[in-house]
Amino acid sequence: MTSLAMTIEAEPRPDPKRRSVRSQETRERILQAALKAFSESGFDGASTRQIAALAGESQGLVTYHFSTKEDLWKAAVDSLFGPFTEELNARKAALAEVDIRTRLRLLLVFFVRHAAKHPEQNRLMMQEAQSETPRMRYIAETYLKDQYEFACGVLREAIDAGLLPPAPHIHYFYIVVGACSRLFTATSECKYLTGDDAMSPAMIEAHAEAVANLIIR
Amino acid sequence: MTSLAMTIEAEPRPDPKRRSVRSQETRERILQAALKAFSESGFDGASTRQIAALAGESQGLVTYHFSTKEDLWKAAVDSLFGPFTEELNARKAALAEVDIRTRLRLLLVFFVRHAAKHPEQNRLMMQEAQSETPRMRYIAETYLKDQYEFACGVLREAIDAGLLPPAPHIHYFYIVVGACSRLFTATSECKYLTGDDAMSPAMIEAHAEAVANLIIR
DNA sequence: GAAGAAACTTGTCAGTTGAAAAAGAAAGCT
DNA sequence: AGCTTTCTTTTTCAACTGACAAGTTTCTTC
Repeated sequence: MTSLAMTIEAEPRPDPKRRSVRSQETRERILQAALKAFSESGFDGASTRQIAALAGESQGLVTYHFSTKEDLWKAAVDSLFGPFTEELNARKAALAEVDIRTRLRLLLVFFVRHAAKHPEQNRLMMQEAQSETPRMRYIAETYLKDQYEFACGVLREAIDAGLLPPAPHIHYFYIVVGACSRLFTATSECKYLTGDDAMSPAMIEAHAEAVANLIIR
Repeated sequence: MTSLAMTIEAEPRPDPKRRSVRSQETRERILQAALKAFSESGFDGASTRQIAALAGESQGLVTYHFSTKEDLWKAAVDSLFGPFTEELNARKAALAEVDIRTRLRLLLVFFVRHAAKHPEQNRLMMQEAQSETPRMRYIAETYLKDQYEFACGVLREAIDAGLLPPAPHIHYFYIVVGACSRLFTATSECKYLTGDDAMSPAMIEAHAEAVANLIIR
């Protein structure tokens, strides 16, 4: 029954405008800590105590705000994917009239910048994407399906215009996702390998350029 | 003192040829189970009991063959990266005289096929690459540094020959790694999204084609 | 074929896990 | 002012964690 939506907050968080203020801030702090912990250690690897400590709060408070660990995970995912979906929709609208060549380029730059700004999003997805967990299904159903369909539309246009060699969309989808994000999900490795800080603005822009120039010739 | 090599097996596994046979098989079974568990759940998320159960053995046997969890992790990584390094060196030698265009193409196809055959390798790396753990340092120092230098050589040639638009090698490295492997580290997600089996031979070859045709125009 | 070493099982240990319950502190409302 | 609701800390619990220490079985070797 609660398999899909789960948006109905059961008992805690009674009236979103009563009290709030300070409570809302600690809730946000816990959410950020959860995002960091889940993306780094995975769902099983992260502990609610570790998350609470990271947020400077007690473990009991975590189960007060988000009843179960799974609910906390969902709230964290929503806080990340929600704004992204909105931003992407805004981009879509803004670029609707632009020719496919520059539209594709701008979208690629947008994806690279986003992957750098929110590396937790890709890490979170990778943690779940490999096995058939209910969490993977939640992300795919709630957020990914729309994004994939949008990507397919753009890809079809690009291929028709001769910008890309013909190939099934699914391959381009994962090629682009991997090419845009991998650097920023391996920042420590990159630092150790080359000494470069993958998160520096210069590096982010250079990566966006490299990806766009490689894909669009 | 043991920070780097750790190849000296301390007390168990006394004489590699005494007894062996059956023991070697169970050891291998535990190693395979560890690979699966570590790559899926990360180092903290995977438990030695879970690994033992997956291998059909008792938890005590795991600590008998590999004294600590960390030693087990290292043995699992070595069993995966060791053969890969050998295979890569063989490829290097075989392709030394080939022109850069076909050499780059064959290497890309090789990487895609390998990423599909051993998805645990990329998953394992992703689990550690994001934070400064001793495990990340072990992989980077023991295996990745050489591979990165080799890649840089090939990339330099390709850029000089006008095959790729000029850009710092580090970007191409992570673009290629991400493009070749992402699909195979997200097989469940792919299945759920499109219904396709990413691990089918046809899909693997199609992905290799798509990657090669996109990068080499 | 007996002795001994290697492989394997079982039981136990302190420490950690997620969840819940109890009790206290802080704020809103009338 | 008092009273209620929300927020927070502390305590508790069974289940699980990695490591170790006993055991028992299985094989090798003389």
